[in-house]
Amino acid sequence: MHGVELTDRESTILQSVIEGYVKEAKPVSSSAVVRMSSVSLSSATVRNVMRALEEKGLILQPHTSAGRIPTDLGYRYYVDNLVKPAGLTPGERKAIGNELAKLVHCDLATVLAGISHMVSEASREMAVAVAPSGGGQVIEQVALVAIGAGRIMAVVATDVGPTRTAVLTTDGTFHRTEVSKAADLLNEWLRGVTLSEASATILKRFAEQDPAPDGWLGGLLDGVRVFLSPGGSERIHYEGARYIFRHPEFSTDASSLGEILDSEETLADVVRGPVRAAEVRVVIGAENVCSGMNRMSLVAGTYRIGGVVGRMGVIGPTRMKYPRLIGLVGYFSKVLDDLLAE
Amino acid sequence: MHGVELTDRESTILQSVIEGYVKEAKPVSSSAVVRMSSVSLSSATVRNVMRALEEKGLILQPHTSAGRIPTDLGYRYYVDNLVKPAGLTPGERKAIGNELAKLVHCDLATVLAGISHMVSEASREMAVAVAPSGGGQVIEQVALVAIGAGRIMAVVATDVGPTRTAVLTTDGTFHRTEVSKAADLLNEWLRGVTLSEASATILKRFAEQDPAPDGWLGGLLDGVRVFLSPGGSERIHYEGARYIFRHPEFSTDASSLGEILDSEETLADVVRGPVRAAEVRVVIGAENVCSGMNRMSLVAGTYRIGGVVGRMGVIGPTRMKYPRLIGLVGYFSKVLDDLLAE
DNA sequence: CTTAGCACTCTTATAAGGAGAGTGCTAAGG
DNA sequence: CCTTAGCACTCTCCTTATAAGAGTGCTAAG
Repeated sequence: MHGVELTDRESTILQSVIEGYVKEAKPVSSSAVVRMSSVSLSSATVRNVMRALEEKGLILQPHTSAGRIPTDLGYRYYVDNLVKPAGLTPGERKAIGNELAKLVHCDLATVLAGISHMVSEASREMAVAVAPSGGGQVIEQVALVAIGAGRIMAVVATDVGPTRTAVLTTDGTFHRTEVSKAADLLNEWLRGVTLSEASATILKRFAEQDPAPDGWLGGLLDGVRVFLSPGGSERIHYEGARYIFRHPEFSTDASSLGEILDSEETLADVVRGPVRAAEVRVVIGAENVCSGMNRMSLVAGTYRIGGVVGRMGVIGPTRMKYPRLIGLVGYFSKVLDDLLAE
Repeated sequence: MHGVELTDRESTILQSVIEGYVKEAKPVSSSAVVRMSSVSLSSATVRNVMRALEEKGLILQPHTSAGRIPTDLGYRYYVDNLVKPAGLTPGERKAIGNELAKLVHCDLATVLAGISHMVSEASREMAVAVAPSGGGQVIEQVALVAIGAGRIMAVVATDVGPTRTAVLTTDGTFHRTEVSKAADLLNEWLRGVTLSEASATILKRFAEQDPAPDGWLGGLLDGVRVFLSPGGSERIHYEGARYIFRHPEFSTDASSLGEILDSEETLADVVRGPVRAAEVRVVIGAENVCSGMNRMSLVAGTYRIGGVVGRMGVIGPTRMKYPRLIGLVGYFSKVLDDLLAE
């Protein structure tokens, strides 16, 4: 990733080109750079510098005799070396703090929806919130709650992340003590087991039982097993797809967007990527694993709220307002950590 | 809605125009009608009939000297009078039955995801599944489950539809009997109350208590109250957005799609509309309340699975395969009802 | 190293012309 | 009276030509 070294002047002009392009969505000419940047140079000199930047692969011309636009590499240098995350206004901070505090007691779906809503509103871009991937979570407790008429609710709590619940419908009737006994059995079997192993564990333990549980209990155990089997719905939520269509680069051809919105797994993977807590990660254009996103960028961070540790991110064109978005995602991360620490 | 009366010949030709347009996405000429429909008429005669259909507002010309395309009214007549829902192949039926049976024991999010996935796959269109709107549901049971380290999970089961869960973090420690006492209290207060009244009920009962609960219990009750306050996340899931982009009418300008995908409330309202159980409803183009959908159609039905009664629908361009989609949605409704009856 | 000047290139907008598709109309035939 | 063949007319779409404009690359002078 390293190896690109720029002089101060080159940096300044690269920054002007990028910020001009982000603002206007049109190739930036040498004279436009002179106009907007405070350097007192002639356009001819700027052209020479631009030529150097082009040779280093940071900007390019869409065609001969057009201005320059940034390449992915150009954005990368910009993000790594030139961007200063923008601070939020006091009003924004207050609004965000108030809204987030409300989410602390909500269930997972509401948290995901709330975070993606807030981030999207603040960024005017599409925002995504993802819960931690389920497989590795360790089961802490299984609870069965009779809710009348042959229906039992199963609740599985893990060390971190979302709890999973399901309503199981069983044949016949059962006594309260039977339910509590079944719960004890399941807890004995599953405590400390990861979610991804849970289904297999039940099968194995079930086979070891002598006599094999049957009838009501057998049905119940099997219901729990199915409900815990891998491949449950992805825990992800996004909002602000409308903003993507407002960008001129996607107003004409947005077909790649369909793939992204649809494949929740891909989307989750993209956002999940290797983000360390308290770090904001930026993935630019073709750096994305997902080919459908090779003209988009992602600004991602972590959030922690109400026992859930997950990822959130902003997705938009590579031509996005990096300082603002990096500042924003960072601020959300920080506030949520502070909330948790209280 | 009524008032349009067509002769047999007019019906046949309207059908040809619509089916030709659905297939080719291009205006249908009189000679094309002659070619595809089995009527043995000259193109000139067909032209005369088309003229009559145009005067009745069922078809129109995009411009002089072009073929005809159906209007919303034309599709309406077609759907009401000419469409025979297409049956599914035995292979499809079997696949759908197997898949659906797996969903019975899953939690709500998985059910919604599963149904929208299956409908989308089968229809090759965008599919939406919505859970019943939450406000009117009656609370049946509240359960509190201690999951260690000051964390308590609250679970609210309702007469129908999704259960809501949240993890509440409380200060200090508590004894198991205290938790069970708090649960008894909440059950006494809330059983039979609707979700939308729950929050207010807690506040009222709380004020009546003497002495007022405080400390640990007070915090817990307030946590439950916040978690039950209205405005939780919408319970909706869709899949297949990619299919919309494949339709030529949306490949260029898909901006209205952004609005639809984003506003989950609108989307839910659209799909929820007045559908009676076991009835498939079709909403065509500008018949949609939502202005962003005035060039799209919806085929909606109900589903019942694992205690959840909700709506599902297919969304695509008005130029959609109505016979196939109506047959498909109807079949899903029927199979799910049968599954429930078992 | 910087800069003014200028030729060159490429895009974009506008106009014009021709080909093709499909209709509406008219008049003849069953 | 309904149907149909024939034909002129209209509108879109594609291609080509031309002009204007923007912006660069290069060269030579400061």
